[in-house]
Amino acid sequence: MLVALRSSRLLTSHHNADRAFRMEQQQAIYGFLGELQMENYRAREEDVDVWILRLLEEGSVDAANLNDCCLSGDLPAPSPSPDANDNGHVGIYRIDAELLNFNYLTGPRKSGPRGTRKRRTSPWNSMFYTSRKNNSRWTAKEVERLVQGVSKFGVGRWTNLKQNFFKRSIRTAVNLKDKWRNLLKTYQEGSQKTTQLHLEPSLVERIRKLAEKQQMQHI
DNA sequence: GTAGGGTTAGCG
DNA sequence: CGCTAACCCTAC
Repeated sequence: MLVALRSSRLLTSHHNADRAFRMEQQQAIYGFLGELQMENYRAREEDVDVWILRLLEEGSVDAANLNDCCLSGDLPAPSPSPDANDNGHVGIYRIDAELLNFNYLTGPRKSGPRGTRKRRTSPWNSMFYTSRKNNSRWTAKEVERLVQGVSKFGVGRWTNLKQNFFKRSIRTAVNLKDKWRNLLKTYQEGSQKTTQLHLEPSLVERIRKLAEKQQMQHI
């Protein structure tokens, strides 16, 4: 699935009056990305390829896989304080009206793994919504990154892991911890849980190995 | 900041 | 209605 996303730098100056609007824009694009992620899961397991044609005017990202960037680190996450970044690398983008008419969204839903949870209203209905919280399911790529992180830092170093492997991802340290717990529940020896996300056998094997190690240390 | 119990969306 | 994954709550 390929989606072209056109965006441009919104504002260069930094007026107080613009700030709320900028924040809204910022949230809107992340809401949009959340929707993409959801569609991704509805459609299939692979990641959506999102191409960004023009990002910040300074051109920090060119033709990047936005979905992966956003979830796994290379795109700036929404900044909690708009004052924090004046260097042009704040994640503020303009959404063109035609974005709302992406036809892949109007097509028929495919069967497959269930979609992401959606507690908040879709940005397609209301242009802006408040947060990316509670919206996104983990991709296999993210799980792989998590497993890499756990094998490097060990279990329990979630903040460390967050800073090194999920720096600008939407995932918080707590999210990482919870996901690891879920992975153990699902893939640990003897578990008969049915999985929703199909991981590479080698990745599952790595999870099992780490789980074993973790148990040994725990006793 | 982390561990671990609790809560809930989304689906069969 | 039950289950799972993602997320929340909060003691420590």
